[in-house]
Amino acid sequence: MVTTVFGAEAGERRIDPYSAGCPTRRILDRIGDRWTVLIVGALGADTARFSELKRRVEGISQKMLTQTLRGMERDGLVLRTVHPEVPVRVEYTLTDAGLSLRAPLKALEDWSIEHLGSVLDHQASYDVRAAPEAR
Amino acid sequence: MVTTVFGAEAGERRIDPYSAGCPTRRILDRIGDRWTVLIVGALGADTARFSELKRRVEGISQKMLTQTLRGMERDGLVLRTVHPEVPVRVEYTLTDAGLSLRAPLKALEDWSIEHLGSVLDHQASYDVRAAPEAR
DNA sequence: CCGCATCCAAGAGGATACTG
DNA sequence: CAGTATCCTCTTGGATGCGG
Repeated sequence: MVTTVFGAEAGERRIDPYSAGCPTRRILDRIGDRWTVLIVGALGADTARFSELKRRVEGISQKMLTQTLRGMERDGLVLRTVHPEVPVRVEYTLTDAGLSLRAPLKALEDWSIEHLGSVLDHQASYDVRAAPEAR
Repeated sequence: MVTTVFGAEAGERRIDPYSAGCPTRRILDRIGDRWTVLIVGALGADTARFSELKRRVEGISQKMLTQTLRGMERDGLVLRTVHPEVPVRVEYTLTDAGLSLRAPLKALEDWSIEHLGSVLDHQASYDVRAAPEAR
């Protein structure tokens, strides 16, 4: 059984993120972490080696880059090619599945760009209202 | 300056998730956590009180529900209405901004449903290849 | 160059008990 | 009913050092 969260009228349904059959859980496991999203964005349609990716995704540690790329490879989102030279050269490319993720992620980014201002405004006024009496 | 991650040709650009101006960071801060996504889905177009939401979003603790709702209220995604009766009744509704999030999130869910099978297959074969010699 | 292993600090998040 | 406060555990993720 597949649990949809956003299909039709969502309100009436119970949502179990721990249900293995719930694809939403899968989305969140993979898309939920910032690095996967950023790597998809950083890779785009081209091929890049490890060190190049590390440079593009600013602030990522090598541990997280390795770990995230492994997860994406496991999920079939990214293709890893090892060129057995000395020193080793390893290249990463998005698979078709990985590429197809770009559209929905872009939709989220568009939403974000469109609403960023409004969100910041709300935050500011909320913080004023909830202020623990500035003194 | 606004940093786009998925606009046009992403590959060549450096991505700094820590840059305050990068909306992708904002998406991830809010959409990144599973609970926000699930609450948006659970609420949909209707109004629900706290306990009803807790029932719908299976597995969420009351602490996380409160905390996530507060964050969403602060961001202007959800409207919180307190009815000063005894006992108190508190109702939550998605704002227009919150409602508008449903479309991009649904796009992600659709992607997830479409690719779930392929992802599971990849995981299985990857795990076999990488198996530390079953013994 | 790529990446694994180890250690360690910080935060997320559950369980529980109490309040208006 | 709808939280707040406290405690405590488990995970996340950075830093560092080693190895093919």
